[in-house]
Amino acid sequence: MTTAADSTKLRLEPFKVACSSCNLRELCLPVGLNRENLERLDTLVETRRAVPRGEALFRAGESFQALFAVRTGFFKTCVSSEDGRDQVTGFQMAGELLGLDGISTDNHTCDAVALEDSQVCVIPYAQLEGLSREFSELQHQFHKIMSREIVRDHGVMLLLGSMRAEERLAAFLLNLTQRLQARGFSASSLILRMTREEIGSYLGLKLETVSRTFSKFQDDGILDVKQRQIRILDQDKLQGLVTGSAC
Amino acid sequence: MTTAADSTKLRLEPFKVACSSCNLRELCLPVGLNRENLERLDTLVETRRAVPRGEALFRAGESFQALFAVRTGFFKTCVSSEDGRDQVTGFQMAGELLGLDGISTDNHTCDAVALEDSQVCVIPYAQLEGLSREFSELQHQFHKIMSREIVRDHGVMLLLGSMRAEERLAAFLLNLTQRLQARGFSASSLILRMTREEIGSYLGLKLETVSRTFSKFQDDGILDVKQRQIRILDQDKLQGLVTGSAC
DNA sequence: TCCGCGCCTTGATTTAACTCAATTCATGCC
DNA sequence: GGCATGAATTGAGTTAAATCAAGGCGCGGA
Repeated sequence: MTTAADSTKLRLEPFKVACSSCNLRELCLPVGLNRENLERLDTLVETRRAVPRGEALFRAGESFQALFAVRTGFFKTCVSSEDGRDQVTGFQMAGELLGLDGISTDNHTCDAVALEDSQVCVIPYAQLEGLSREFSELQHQFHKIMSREIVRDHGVMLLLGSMRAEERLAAFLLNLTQRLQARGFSASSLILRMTREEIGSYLGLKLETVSRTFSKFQDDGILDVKQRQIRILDQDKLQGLVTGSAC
Repeated sequence: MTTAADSTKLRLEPFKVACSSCNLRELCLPVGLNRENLERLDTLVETRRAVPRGEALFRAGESFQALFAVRTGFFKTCVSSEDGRDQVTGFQMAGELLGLDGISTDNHTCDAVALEDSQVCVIPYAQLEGLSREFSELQHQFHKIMSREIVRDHGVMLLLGSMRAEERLAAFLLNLTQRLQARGFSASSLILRMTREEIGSYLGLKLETVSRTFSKFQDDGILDVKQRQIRILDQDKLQGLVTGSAC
């Protein structure tokens, strides 16, 4: 159990942070920047923050000061309604940005919780706006990232609004493996960082339905499921479930 | 029936367009700009385009060149999956921006279709980026608009992922009336611009369910429903359905 | 005025997912 | 090593919404 003070305190790392030497620069904010501009970005991103598993990077209602880029680890974001309903709105892995929702009102509107011990780079937002007025490549990349988030959200709406349980889980797994593959991991084997309940919340399903659907995929020879360790045995069938070609 | 050529052709209006004298400037991109900056924005937004009811302002796959601000009328945006499933992702009214999804890949990723005869202001995107490097108020306002779209999308995910049919329709109606009220319309009386099927697509329900839920609200004395003419008789009960206080 | 066509409503029935409940499994801690 | 504890699985029964089907309403055009 950790205290609230723990979770809000900045944890500064002693070593120098540098986008220019970061192996995530092709996936993260620096995409498209040349060497000179990369070094200017280095002046912006000065600190890292460690977030232990289970703790919040930020919570809805807190004042928005900075964006965060996932350096290592894994996060979920979730919104809550007035009456306490919870909805996981996304899972974020290395190179992905957290906190974009906070720009609209200068307050965070969702919680970002680490699902494993994680590190994030802190991107002070006011400075990011300043620097992106100075060079258009950074400005453009930042706009692309925001727009991509909007497109991603529309995809989730499509999933929640019109897909059945099997299709939702298949789409979820394919999306995860694609993103993991872009980061150099296997396309067919993964370890889930989240519980069945968190998957269910994201997909608009109950945890039992998620579990049953995993079992069904196993029976059908599509997956090998051992708790959170997943191996994809039949990528085509999984893809077929999403695109509807396997009716 | 209109041809594809009709729907892609730009319709330029002869009269001068000016944000600085637009009565929507407190709801639209110009929020927060002083007179001088407003006039600089006028140089950007030079043309309007008329979109007749039923026609598309843009379609998924078309190249992205400009954002559009709804001047008059009403739009829906919808995404489609590979296998032809359709999902309405939003409804846009005066002062709201269309096309933000196009920034991510330089191609539109959804269709924007007018639900009544409409007019939009054309905001060439490259020029918007240029101008927002020149003054931070415009930059900041634009970022806020994108962020607000992300927050809105998260709200829709919550709705689709965890609410029941009655709650969804109640939330939808309250959202619509709030936005109409901000534009000077009645908070309790509205005319729906979309079909039951489009509402259903947006809310993740079938049109029959939408219709039945309208009828139930009528029976419960919450609404007066005459086809697309809706009168809200009991705002509190409607609100209670969303916040869960009326279980 | 009447007809035709979308759009909407309503009823009967089915079903996918939820709920409730009972085990089982994995993990970390005494 | 054994025993809590949280997570996951599985089964049985229920239900909200989908599906299938039949009419009704309202508006525009002949």
